[in-house]
Amino acid sequence: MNLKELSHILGLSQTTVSRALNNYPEVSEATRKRVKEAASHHNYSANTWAKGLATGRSMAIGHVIPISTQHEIVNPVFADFIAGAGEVYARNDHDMLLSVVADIDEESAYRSLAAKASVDGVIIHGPRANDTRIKLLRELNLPFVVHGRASDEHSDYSWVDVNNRRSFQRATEYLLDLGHIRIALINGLESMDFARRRKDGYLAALADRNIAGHSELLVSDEMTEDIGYRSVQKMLRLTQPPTAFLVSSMITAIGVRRAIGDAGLKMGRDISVIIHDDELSYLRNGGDIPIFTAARSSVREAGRICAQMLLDNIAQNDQEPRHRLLEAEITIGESTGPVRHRS
Amino acid sequence: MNLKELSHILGLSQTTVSRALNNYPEVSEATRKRVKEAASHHNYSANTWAKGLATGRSMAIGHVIPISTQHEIVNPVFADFIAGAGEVYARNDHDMLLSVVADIDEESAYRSLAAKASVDGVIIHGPRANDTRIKLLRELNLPFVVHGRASDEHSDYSWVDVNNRRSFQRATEYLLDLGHIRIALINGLESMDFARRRKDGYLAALADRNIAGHSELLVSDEMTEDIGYRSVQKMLRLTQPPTAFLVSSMITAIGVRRAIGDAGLKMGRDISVIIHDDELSYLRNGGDIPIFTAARSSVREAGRICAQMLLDNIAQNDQEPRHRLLEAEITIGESTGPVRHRS
DNA sequence: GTGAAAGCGCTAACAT
DNA sequence: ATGTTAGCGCTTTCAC
Repeated sequence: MNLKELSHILGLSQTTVSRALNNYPEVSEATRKRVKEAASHHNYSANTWAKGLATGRSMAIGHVIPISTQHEIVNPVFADFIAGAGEVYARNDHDMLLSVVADIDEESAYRSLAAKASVDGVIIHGPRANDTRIKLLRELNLPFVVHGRASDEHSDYSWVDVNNRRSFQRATEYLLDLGHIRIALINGLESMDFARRRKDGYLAALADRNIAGHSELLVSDEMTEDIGYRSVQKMLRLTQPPTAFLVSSMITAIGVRRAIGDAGLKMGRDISVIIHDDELSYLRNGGDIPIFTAARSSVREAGRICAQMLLDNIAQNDQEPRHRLLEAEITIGESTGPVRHRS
Repeated sequence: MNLKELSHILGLSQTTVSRALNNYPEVSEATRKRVKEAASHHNYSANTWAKGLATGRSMAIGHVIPISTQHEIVNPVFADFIAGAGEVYARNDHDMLLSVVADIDEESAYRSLAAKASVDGVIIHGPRANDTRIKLLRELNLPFVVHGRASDEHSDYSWVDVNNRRSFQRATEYLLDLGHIRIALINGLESMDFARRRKDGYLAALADRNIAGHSELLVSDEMTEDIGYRSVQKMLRLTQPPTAFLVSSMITAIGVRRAIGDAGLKMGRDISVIIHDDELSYLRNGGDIPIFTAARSSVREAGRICAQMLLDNIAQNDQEPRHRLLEAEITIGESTGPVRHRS
């Protein structure tokens, strides 16, 4: 079914039918109703390609997912983020175009997206310090919104980010309130913007209570199970071991739990642990998870907001940068509470 | 830069330039070379919409991701699968169109994809028994490949699946070889096809050694941390507790580990655990993970194969169903080995 | 309020 | 081996 056929059935011109379906004001309500009913009855939708060609707009947003050539992993954040963004696109009749590229080819992926005019805008994931993609997209005149921030605070592009600093500050304060003094932070690599901010929050909370940060209680490394395991093992052997752990990643946390268990300690009784579960928010689903406290910020919601911001930018055709800093949602697990400072 | 401009620069007709770029045989090699160089120099790519309209082919594949209206979760399998499929599309100049829809609207999503002619084919995720989508897509005449199988064995559509049965049979055999007799299976809901197959494999391995399956050692439930925790706790209180666990999901496994730790037992010393990590294959990245054995089957590879199969189906324009059963890759962790049957 | 016709950028059938 | 032309299905002027 195409426009020609449909308009023929209705005894109207293609123009009128098109106008009726696209909510042009000049068509009479009676006609519009009749047209819309016929369209849905015959399961008509405008051909994407013809429409894109005629309007010059693609009604599609691109997401470029770089796959590291070294790690064979996909950042699990993407799945949730994409889900949120997808919801918004669906509501606004937009399509989502996903390009999976080796991280080396990322730039050419954007160039090609622009040249083929296949998307109206893109979302940038995982910004790096001095990100070249930002300059490129400006050159290509392709609207974009960044999920996360590149390190420089005062940059003039649109972004959506989670307040990592405050989230870790609050988590640390919570542990301090329980009486803990020796609190360890198992963090990600500080080349990642969010890890730096998390550390800042942690240190700020300690500083507020005049507690010095101890370098032996601070790990900044890849977020793997193995690192989590070794780090905790090493720390528990200190003459003054930590009584609480703040863990930046769910994955690392698996190792942390294992090391604690192997040491014969029990979380929530002998030791406090707070895990930031940003990366694996789907875990929430598992009924009550009594043993830990999670500072979670809903990646999915970030996806929604990012997508909406981009659509707004495109619709209003302004390049006015917008920013949105999301406060992390904090959930305290049952048995983190009772733990007391042990020394 | 469009075709008109480019051909003007080159002093050639649009036709010739188009033919040169699309590798038509009749154009001379000298011309082709000149054209391709000019194209890449001016960063020309054919406009997707015009091309799609003219050819009637979209060069795009759709993935419909249903988001459960009850659980606020995204199946983590998708991320890896999508990554694999995306690689194949990139190699073959195809785009990937992602539609995130509430699971109720799934059918209309397919209808709309077909009506708008926006994709050449689709991948179906997570097939259910008597899946209505299959019938629908045939009606719509939209090529598709299914990731997984609906329960009926002899169905006449293309699919790619992992040999879940054999994978769990082998894992069980491995534990039996270690001397274990009381082996527990923490499985997913048996309404899911893969869970049923996994159970079959487990029971087959036991039957081969004339060991009766004990219902108290078999859990079929949602794959959450909480269920893992409770199930193991309950089983360890049995008069004849299991000496080994076979766990169907990484998420459940988190609870399993916790329960084992809480009971004062140590994995790899007091008890054997094999975890199927299909869902979270990115965990592999964490250096050596010494404590458990993983039967993993590389979802990413499944994505590649699925995508390739679909592209082949489309290219050859045959609806001949193809099938591919992937053998799961089995990795034995260091310290699973030493464990012996304890009773 | 409705219709006729041009044109978006490309490919493909039909020349030559 | 290259060029001419029609047309893919839609939107959008312009005319009524």
